[in-house]
Amino acid sequence: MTIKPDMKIRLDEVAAEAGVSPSTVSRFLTGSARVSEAKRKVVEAAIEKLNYRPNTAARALASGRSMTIGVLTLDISSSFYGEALKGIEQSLIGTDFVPMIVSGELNTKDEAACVEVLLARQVEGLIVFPRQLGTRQLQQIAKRVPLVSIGVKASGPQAYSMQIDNEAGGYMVTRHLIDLGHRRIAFVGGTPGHPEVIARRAGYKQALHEAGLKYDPSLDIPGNFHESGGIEGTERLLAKGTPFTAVFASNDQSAFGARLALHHAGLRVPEDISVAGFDDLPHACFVSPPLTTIRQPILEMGRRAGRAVVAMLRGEPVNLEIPPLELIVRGSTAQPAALLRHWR
Amino acid sequence: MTIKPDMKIRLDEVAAEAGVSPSTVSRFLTGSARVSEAKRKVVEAAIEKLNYRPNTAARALASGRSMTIGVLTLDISSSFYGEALKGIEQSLIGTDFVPMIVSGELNTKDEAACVEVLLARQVEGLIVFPRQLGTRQLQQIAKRVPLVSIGVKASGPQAYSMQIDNEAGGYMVTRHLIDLGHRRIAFVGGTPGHPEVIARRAGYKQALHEAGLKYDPSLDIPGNFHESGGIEGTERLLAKGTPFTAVFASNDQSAFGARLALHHAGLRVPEDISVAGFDDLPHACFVSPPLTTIRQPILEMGRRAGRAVVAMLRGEPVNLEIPPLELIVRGSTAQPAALLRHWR
DNA sequence: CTGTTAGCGCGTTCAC
DNA sequence: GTGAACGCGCTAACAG
Repeated sequence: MTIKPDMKIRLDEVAAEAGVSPSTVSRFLTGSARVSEAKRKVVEAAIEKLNYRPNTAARALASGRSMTIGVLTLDISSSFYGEALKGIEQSLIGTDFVPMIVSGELNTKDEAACVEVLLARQVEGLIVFPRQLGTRQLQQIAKRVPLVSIGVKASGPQAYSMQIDNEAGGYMVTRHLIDLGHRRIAFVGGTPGHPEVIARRAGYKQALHEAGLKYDPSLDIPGNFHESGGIEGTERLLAKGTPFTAVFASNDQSAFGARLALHHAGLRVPEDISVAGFDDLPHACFVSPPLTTIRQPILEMGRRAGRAVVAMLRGEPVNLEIPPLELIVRGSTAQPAALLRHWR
Repeated sequence: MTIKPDMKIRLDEVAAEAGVSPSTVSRFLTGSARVSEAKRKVVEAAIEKLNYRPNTAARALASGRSMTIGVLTLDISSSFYGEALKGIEQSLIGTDFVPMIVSGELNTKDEAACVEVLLARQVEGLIVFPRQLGTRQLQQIAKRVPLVSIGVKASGPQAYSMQIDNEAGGYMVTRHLIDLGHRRIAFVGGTPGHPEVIARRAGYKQALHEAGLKYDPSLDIPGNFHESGGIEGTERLLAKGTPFTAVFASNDQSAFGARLALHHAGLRVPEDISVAGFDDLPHACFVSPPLTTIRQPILEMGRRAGRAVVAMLRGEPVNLEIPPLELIVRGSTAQPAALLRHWR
């Protein structure tokens, strides 16, 4: 008999080959009931011989379980989300779940529509990095399927969220700069009004306040969480002529932009100006000089989010601890040695 | 009557609500046959009212079509693959296809297993970025489902591949450095034996040869396609004391590493040493100084790969042109002004 | 422990 | 143009 390894083999063909009933094969596959050693061997052999692979769609339909977990991100190309996705994938190894990732690219209109795409595909759980979706909508979604939100708050019987302590992070960075001797520290914000920016700024202000330094609005400039915002903001800052010796950018991308603007202005980092970011993107340690920043353990967060969803699905207890933020001091920050040299 | 928008509604419930048969609703949904204007309206209203979403699994089982395209990458967290994935997603907008992304994280063992995961999920097409998979295996897979391979060659009735001209890219970079006046150009390789490295090196040699410069093996050092390789390689190069005024790194990540090692050695880029890369990662233009590199239009490649798979699935003609490589000259390369200053 | 019987929700014949 | 009947490949509930 010729074996056609590339043909789609059905479960009942395996059963026929093994001389058992389809249910036995199914039971073997799902482990839903004990199968005698003898039959097990025959079935295994038949599966091997025919190179059988279960049809996931049929399985999902019959069992009501898709074994897939939906993941919603805004931008799959950012290494920030990439790390998170990696963590999620890692957390799913060994489980039978597979992630189904949908990013804003698929449906620019709105995240709710993306969620619907995922839900239509019968995802059993959801991990979301919301931008538009608010707490209320998340709770609503969580009524249909277990959900973990990263960033925006959500809670309920089937809803959890992970939020880092942005304020503490902002405080840590600013405190670090103050400890180095900086007194004029600029803050390059992210998207104005963004809750994370607000929190990070609050930490910045808090550290200034504690050190007896007063908050100077002229050193607080908006950005957009991208390099371009860091560049423009820093250029504007330099143009104003307001003296400063350090820049705390609200995220790493902004910090890279700030660093580039300083470079173009002929200012050295960290000799002339110190620069610090927030996130610790994978390449933050490889730029020159390596960036001082707050490590947001995004890989680990992805892992925990994945584990949490699986736990909910299994009815196991969920404990979604937030991994702590950490200040990573690298070469981009130093004492303000050439104090205000540029501004004289 | 109370509407429960969050309950799973079935097609036949919609039919009942609309007072038509399930088939009519189905026909409306799939567009497989004409439906009278009157019924269409009623059905639309019922769908709207009940907030009905078709069950993708059931649909896949009945029609034999999953409307999903499998994507296999090695490392979802790299911004290089991220861009490609973004392109793929973009290309699928407006089609009813959704990508299902699986990366090496899911199954470190081997790519073939990942492909099986995808195939078991009934993906209708496949886009792969192979690392282990060879041409022969790809052709084999392509017998089961239309396939586009990015990097490794594959061809056949259902198999296409996109390969950039690595040699031309290597030539362009080297030529650029030579034109600037460089004579001692180091080559920091990627993973030894990797076909892309070999091709890029060939271009490098070709350019040297054309310029009447002889290839110096002591300037050709291995790397690993990561920043670490660039760092170590460059450090070793500096330790050897062999003079050079420029570094051509086989990819951007290696270039960043090289740049960092130079930074640590107190060498300035580009004043002392020029650095060029290959890939044009999204952040290559935001490092300081911005990196001269070869733009690999990875986003566009992702788009074309996606379009090609869809075209195959629709029986439309596929034309998978390779977008051209482009030399992007930025601030990391310059004339060797301070010629060999360091080496005196 | 095993085989038999029913569906899962939908698309798709086939008649009307 | 429309409805009724059947089946996609598998799991689950039922007997034995």
